[in-house]
Amino acid sequence: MTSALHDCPRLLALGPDFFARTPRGVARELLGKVLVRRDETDLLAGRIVETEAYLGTNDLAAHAAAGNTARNAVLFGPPGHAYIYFIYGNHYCLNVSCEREGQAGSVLIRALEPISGLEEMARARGLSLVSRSDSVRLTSGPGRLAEAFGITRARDNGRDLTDESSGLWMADDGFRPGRIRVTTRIGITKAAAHRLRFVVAGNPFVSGPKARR
DNA sequence: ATATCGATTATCT
DNA sequence: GATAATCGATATG
Repeated sequence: MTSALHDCPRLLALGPDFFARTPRGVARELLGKVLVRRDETDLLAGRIVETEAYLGTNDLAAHAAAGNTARNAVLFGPPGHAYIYFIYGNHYCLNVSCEREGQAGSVLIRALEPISGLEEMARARGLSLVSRSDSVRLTSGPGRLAEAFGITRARDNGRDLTDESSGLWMADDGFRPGRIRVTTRIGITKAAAHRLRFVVAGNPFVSGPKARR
């Protein structure tokens, strides 16, 4: 008697302390961790291979730069909560809050390597997995991974990611990434010079041009 | 492989 | 009224 679940270590949620530090540190340390979504029908899991740090009110590229508003209030709340924003009239993106209550900061999850629930992710993305390489399109990019995991603002904004009972959390399964590459952030115009993007070097699920992987 | 462009809407100026 | 932490399609080398 065997199942995929039996073969997996228990995916314990990273606790609030993990997120209670600078976005730069959280972004770096999240590489290799696992994003998990569990609901009544599905267990989805993907390894984090690309992140970006967004700082506080003086980071012009960060949504926190607008001050505490209805849209971004989660950024100013306690660490380890989901900040979901809607962008270009089309896509949702997942961030996790960092630091502490009153100090804004977050990490954007930019790409995952899918581990479990690939068929369900493909269905959510409107794709079919005919060849092995098709899996790259499931979760390679912030909008793509949100769609694959069914993440929306209405459903998930403010969700406590440090509580497994929330159904969406991050876990350490013992895996340690290899070489890490640091680059400038992608897709922004303001404060573009800072090197706050972290990727697992050479991982095929990292988004963006080849030179940035 | 890289570049350009259109889609589509919540949010802020 | 302009903009945006993107994606997928199309064009071109």
